[in-house]
Amino acid sequence: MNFIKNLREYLNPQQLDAVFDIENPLLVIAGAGSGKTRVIEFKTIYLLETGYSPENILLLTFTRKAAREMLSRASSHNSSIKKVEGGTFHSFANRVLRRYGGLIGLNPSFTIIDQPDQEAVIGIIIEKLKLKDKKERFPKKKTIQEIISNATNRRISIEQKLREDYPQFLHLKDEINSIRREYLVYKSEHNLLDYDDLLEFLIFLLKKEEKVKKLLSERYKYIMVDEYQDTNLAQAEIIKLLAEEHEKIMVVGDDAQSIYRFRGANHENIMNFPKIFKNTKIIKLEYNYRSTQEILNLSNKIMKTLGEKFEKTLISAEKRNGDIPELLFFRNYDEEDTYIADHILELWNEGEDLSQIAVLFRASYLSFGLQMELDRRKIPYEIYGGLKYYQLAHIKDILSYLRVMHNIKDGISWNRLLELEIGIGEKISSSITLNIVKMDSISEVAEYFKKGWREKRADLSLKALGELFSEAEKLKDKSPDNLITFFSEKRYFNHMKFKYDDYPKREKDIEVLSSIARKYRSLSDFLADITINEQPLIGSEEGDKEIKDDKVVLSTIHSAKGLEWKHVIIKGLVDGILPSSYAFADKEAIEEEKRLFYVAVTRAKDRLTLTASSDLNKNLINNLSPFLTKDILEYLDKRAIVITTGSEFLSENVEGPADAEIFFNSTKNNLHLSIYNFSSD
DNA sequence: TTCTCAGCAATTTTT
DNA sequence: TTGCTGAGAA
Repeated sequence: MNFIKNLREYLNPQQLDAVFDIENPLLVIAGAGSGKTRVIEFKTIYLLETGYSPENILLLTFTRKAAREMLSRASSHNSSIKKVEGGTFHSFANRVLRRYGGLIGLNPSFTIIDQPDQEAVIGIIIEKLKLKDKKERFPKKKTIQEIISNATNRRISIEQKLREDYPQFLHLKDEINSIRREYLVYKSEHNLLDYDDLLEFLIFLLKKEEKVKKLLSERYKYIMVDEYQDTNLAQAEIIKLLAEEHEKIMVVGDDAQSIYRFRGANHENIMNFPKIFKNTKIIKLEYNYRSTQEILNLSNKIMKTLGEKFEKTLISAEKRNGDIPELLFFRNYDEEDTYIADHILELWNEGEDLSQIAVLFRASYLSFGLQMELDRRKIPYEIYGGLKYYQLAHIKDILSYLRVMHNIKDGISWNRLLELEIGIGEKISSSITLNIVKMDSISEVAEYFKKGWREKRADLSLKALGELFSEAEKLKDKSPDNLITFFSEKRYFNHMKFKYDDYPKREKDIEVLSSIARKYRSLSDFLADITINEQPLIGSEEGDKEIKDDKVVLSTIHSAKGLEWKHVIIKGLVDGILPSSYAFADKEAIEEEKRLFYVAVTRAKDRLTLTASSDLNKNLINNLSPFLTKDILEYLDKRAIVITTGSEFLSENVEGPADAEIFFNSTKNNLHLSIYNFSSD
């Protein structure tokens, strides 16, 4: 209780309001760095002090990382916070559906399929429906998957989606609709759920089974949602269904940080919240506890250019001052990366922890060059975002064995592991899979395999698989890591040796997978977790000590959301990268890119560096990002514009507000420099 | 029917 | 750098 009394010293009046009001539905508009994590943290403690038990509190966040960080931070004050129910919408839906899905006819051993799996299913369907006409270009399976998923997420028709983003395929709307229907059938026949299904089935369950809805809203007496601006319509509906009974709910969000539109996030959810919950109280948090005033000035300048609705201005709560953010422009990517590595070493020499430094970028491939540079200099780093560990081909291969053990109707995984075998390709594999789907047990499948195949090469492979699965049957109830060891040693390592030159490296990845699997007792939990919860590509799961190691963070801007570092470097501030050229055609998409820039800038606590380069190596000339408007450029410190010619090093220092019009307009030593026209913006 | 290889293209963000 | 397609060999 003492702790609660002292809260007034920790929090400002708006934050206190958000913590202590547990009667009204709350919409907290929290500017970047305004201490919303603290609010959620202290509110949880307050709820516990006023008689809620941890099981009665549900905390939904957007990413697993955010949930974990929040719970671990808060649990240093109060250990029962660890028992608070929390996670992403998808993992919550997974838990509920495993338990109650039977009521709506769902087999609880369903398998969750990720995007590449979804694409594979769609590939099978395109093949089956014979839609590919040689004369005409048919959209790629990846494109079809995107169209279907996006239409589902935004609750719009295929036709509307095509009209917006793929007008060239509009005449195929009937074909795509029939693919969508077939896709639904395939998933239900094979007991598969994709990410969107998790949410849609949960909604269906809550709507159809009144008693489940009642049960859940009695169980979760207080609900908190973080990053509300990134929820889509389905997620907003889930919130409504869970909380409409008691209206004990707080959602926290910042419309300026909405960056998941491509996935169906609807920033209007924030605007609509007060309409769903009539007594909503809106609280704005505008005091920033993270950044220096100089960084906030830049953030506010960017925010001014956003077409957002909730007006706010960030004010540094602690009146901290620091350096004005700097902008550096380089001749090519290599020089940009070299400088960044130099800069990191410089900070390190000044005594800074590497873990306090982050490099942020728009797309993960932009970090490849930098990774090489850091490797060369032996600077340890860690990567957030980008390719996920479980999406590596060999990881997916080995997981497919486990997946069929868990869900015998998982045709995607049967296809995958069958096609690894010599002599079995697409055709044979799909006709085998067609038969397996009708079977009920692994031993039945094993017997079927042992009967063999009419062609010799396929016959040998299939019989061996029959033996393999007969044996595997006996391991069914052992923990998942036993199965990984079994399948890799008995069969998969041979395929891998044959298929990949970098066999030893991949073998290590599988060892890591096995050590992750050791923490799980049930196969079902393990497989669900690995699909729903992100796993980093690099950096092993050796527990906390590994994570605390001093490493620079390389992160996509998306994955940096909600995190903060003392020193932040944003690279690639070039037209076509930020904003991405994919966004050019669409005004809304450009807005989102701008918000992305805003998110990136507001990650920095003390020092912010922006870099860009004109790629003269490939004779491409990049223009500076149009987000660096004249107003912003005049504010930035452009003190070191580095220009090199061969081995010769020329440094052109532009002090103070530069004359933007002629900023880089010169031809020196035959080095062609870009001309930037700022007035066009 | 499967496998292999050459040629060519494209290359975001996440659950 | 990988990923896909089409052609031709096994």
